[in-house]
Amino acid sequence: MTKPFYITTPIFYVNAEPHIGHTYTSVITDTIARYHRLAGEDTFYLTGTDEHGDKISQAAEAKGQSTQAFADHIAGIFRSTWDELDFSYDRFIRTTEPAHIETVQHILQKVYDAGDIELREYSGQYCVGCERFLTDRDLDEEGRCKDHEKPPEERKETNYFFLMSRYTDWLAEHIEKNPGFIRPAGYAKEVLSMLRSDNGLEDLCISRPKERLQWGIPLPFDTDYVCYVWFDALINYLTGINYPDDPQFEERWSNVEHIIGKDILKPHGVFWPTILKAAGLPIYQHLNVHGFWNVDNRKVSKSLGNMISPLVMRERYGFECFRYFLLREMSFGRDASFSEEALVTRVNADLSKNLGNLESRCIKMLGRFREGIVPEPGAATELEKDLEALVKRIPITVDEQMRNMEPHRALASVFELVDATNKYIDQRAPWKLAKETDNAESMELLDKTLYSVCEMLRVISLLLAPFLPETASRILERLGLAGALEKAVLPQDAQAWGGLPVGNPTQTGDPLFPRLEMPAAEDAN
RNA sequence: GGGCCUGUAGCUCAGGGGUUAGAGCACCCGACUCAUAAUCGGAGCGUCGUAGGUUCAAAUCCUACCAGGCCUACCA
Repeated sequence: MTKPFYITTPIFYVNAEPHIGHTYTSVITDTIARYHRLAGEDTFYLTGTDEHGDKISQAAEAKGQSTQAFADHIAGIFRSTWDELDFSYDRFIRTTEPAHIETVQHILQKVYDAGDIELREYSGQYCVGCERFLTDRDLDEEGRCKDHEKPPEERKETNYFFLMSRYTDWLAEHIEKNPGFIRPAGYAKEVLSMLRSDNGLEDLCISRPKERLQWGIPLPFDTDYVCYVWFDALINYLTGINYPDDPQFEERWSNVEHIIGKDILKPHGVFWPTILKAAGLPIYQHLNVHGFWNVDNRKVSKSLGNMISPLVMRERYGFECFRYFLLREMSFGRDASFSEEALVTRVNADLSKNLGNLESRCIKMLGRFREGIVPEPGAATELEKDLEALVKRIPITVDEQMRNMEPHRALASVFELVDATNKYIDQRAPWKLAKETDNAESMELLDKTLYSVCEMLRVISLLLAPFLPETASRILERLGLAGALEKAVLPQDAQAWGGLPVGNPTQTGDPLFPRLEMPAAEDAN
């Protein structure tokens, strides 16, 4: 029985179409999932859409559609986009699914029975136009609603509250005792400061009266209310692996990794563990938090119109190029800048000039000098031993980096192999050896060299597969190793020097990464 | 107000108590010509935000300050 591995993206809110942020989250998750599959783990990758809440019903109304039709439409766009991009998710969950509604109600009932949910009356400043209670920040100097310029009315309402504050100390202690529980570490500190802020942790309002909101899941213990936001959204991670009935649920759940953007740190870092605790379930392994992409030095936002569509990027540059840029350019956890110029520069340098050209020169030389047949390597000399040592070491490093959620560093490690191979070729100068056809020693050295570079390509392809799956299989195919990825196990198969069979027929092909053109400078408007 | 993060080469950023501070891009010189005018070698480039402190030793730890960003407030 192989080790289970469960990884999730957040469910994406269906108020916008997929942009660079959603895409980055999914690219990271897909890459990590692919790595664990290649490591022989029983991997399950969950993604989906969050479809409840008044924003959705309002957006639907604005478009003159039924809420369900609107949600179906946007959810469909997400799903088809992810399919187009070949993300390897195992389930696409929607919060409007009956199975999910059932799970949410099950958990709500459980927490309610445990005494951690209670009905409270509170009063506040309610704006009829907004259909919600306002905070001080929503008010202007004269105490009026900023949007409607009308004074709010004092209104009382009863709602259900999750008694989250009970778990403050428990959670703080857990975070302190488990370094890496929330990572990178800066975000764990951030959560600790939320727990210890002056106000402390407040209880969480989890309902809305039905007269104010209908588009939601009814509370099982009081059908005059629907569940509001976080219980609904977070519990998808349980529904996704068929809580509670699936026989594999427990094992999967004990190996879950959540990937999120830093904007939803609080719900995932605070609400979610406390909900799980209250429901009597174990909490997640790791919360992995990534930063934001700044586009043209600005935050991505709908109003600026600077959202980057993954499908447009794919059409313009090829999706693996875009994907590579996202993975390589952002240090996981930190913010990064996106521009098409930077993408073109990075892709040309790393993928065209280094990797692509390496593949091209290796396979073409083999074709030219040895009719494309992988030759006998013979005994290793110092240079080959250096390569072998690198091949022993790098896959382990990559493995550690992937498990520490540092894909950008793992990718840099893989490229150490590419650089070493380019350098090795220059040291050996096989094109010179090839001319010395009557020198047996040179011929032997040429064989050794050609074997070694192709073997390096094999290793590089295996390690690259989670990042650039299509490129990896293309290279392997050209090495006469089609289908190798289905059998490969990382890191050991990448470490095993000599995995490329002697006598294997190879074939040349078009450049993997033709040089990209710089985008035409756009007008400043 | 409270909290967090960032400030390192012209640009984008790694690194994070210990030999002369790193990479890529850009620029310069050289080598090579198998390859996508790719590759390899070499050179230059920095008071590691500022001022103090701890230490045998600080870009790295501590304090204060300056600058930018973020969270605190449901955009990945």
